[in-house]
Amino acid sequence: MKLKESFFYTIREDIKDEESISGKLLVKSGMIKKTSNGIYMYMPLGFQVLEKIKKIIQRHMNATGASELLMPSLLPEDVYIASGRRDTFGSNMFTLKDRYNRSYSLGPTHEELFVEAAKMKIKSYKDMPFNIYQIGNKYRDETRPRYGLIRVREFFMKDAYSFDSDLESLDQSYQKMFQAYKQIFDEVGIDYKIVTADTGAMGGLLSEEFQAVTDIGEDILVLCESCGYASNIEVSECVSNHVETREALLPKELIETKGHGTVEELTQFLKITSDQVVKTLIYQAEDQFYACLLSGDREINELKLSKLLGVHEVVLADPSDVKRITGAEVGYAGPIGLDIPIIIDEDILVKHNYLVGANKTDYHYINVNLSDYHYDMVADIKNVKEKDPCPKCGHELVFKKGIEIGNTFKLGTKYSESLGLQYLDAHNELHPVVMGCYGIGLGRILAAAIEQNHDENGIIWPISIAPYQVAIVLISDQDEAQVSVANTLYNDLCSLGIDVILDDRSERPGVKFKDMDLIGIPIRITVGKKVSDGMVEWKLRSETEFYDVSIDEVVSKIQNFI
RNA sequence: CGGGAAAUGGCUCAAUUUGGUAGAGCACUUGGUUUGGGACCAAGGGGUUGCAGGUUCAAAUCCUGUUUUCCCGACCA
Repeated sequence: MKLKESFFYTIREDIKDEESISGKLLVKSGMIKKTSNGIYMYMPLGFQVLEKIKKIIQRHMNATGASELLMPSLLPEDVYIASGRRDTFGSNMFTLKDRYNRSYSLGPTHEELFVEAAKMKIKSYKDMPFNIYQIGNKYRDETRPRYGLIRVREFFMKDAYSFDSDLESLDQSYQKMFQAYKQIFDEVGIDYKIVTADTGAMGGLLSEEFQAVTDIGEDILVLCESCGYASNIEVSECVSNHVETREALLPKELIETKGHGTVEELTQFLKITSDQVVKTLIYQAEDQFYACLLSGDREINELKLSKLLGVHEVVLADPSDVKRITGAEVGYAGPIGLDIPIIIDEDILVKHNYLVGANKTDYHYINVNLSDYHYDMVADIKNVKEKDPCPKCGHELVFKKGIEIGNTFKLGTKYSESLGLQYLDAHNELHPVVMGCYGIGLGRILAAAIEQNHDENGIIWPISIAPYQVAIVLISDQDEAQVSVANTLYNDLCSLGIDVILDDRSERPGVKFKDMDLIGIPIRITVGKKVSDGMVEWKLRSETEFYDVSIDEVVSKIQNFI
């Protein structure tokens, strides 16, 4: 690309509309532009990066034998009703009516359609296994789009689906995808972790996430550096290491705690530690209310709770409901005398003499023990904390934040059963097909790569996904010798299939250097005064040093580097 | 959906408190001087201040409503 006659622009000022580093840099460097909340245009440079990522994914997917196809984005709403997912997605799904008042959705994911496609081929066990995939748009009406390309409402996703006759065969198909995913993320140059996760709206048997490690990640990764245990906090098992030291059980006592409803206020007011407090959270699951007891130094894990109760979601009860159920303002709920089901966290079993709400505004009980109240269930309903013991080996756990850039699922027969995808086995009996599905967010790779690779001057692209591998900076477009050397070099590199930018604009050198730094081109060749000595200058974006290279050698040096 | 902030030439912001002809820097156009890390001088063009009402002799400024964007939270493959 020659800049002088291209659609190329950068922005000098800071970007007001974006907070994340990747969002700011992507907009500043002219790669994307926001159209509306959570929806972006990909400008030529951003599109180029997207294409690079796409090609890497296609190459690795095709190498596994998967076949690429393309699905529509506009789908009749009926397909989601049939699979039972219309309700699962709820208002996260964009819906619209056509001129005959029929309902359509913009596809948030495509399991249903891929099942329909698979029906065209699958009749017998001999028709499997196979894997089909697409790279296309997904639409999700997120409650809160944010962080530039990381959480958006329209995005590019590679989604693949495997079809097998049994679980053993699924294991093999799954492993093939899993290995391909590792190769893809290694090649795009992202620092990532693989964690076990919840199967969520997909349903199924197993979910593993590929998480790019960055500070702005929305997921918490729970890692053990000793045994390699890695899981998303939403499903991380807690192994209690709570040791009770106050042995003698004391009789409970009502105390006044006026205006101190939160754990933090209570610990300051009474000069106690947060693990001496047991908090009582009132949750609503469908139409039933539950009281959940857990140590004051712990967070509840709503996913664990909803799985325990066998419901799709749980929500913290409304303050008015809390008041009706407990007879007290929020902050003073406790288990004593409460007549809704009570769920206690495992830790509570070994705790002695703790503080709970008295179900009376401005009062708590101290020295409460298990014998003081009834409970209905005991379960692990809390999040792990950093330094908790690893559930596998007992070593201290470490937390990191991650952006989910890929996810692999063993779906099992969930969709084939609800949508009637069956095959005949060797004994002429019908069985549901066993499926897997595998997603990669292309825009998130782009954003995560920037979050992990940038400096104060801009983006530092990994060379595998850089929009261009080489930038030739022509210092003076008035100097015939420089122009000639730059053009020759440009043509030579182009004919070798190398992606190269020639900055032939009539700008001052400083402007060109700043721009090439901002857009993050890995190799910079400066064509300036030294062409009269047969030299040009070599500099890598990731390093500060630069040095002269003879014009004759520069092409082979670039080839070797790439 | 709850809480907070904001919306003024293409971009970043000022003027709003205390109502009185809408301003700067960057960008752009023209001319000149420059030319290895976002140049300088001069002369220009470009805004019915998000939208809709209201108060007033007079509204960017005050009031009401509304839309959009950002942040925190809830939500979320």
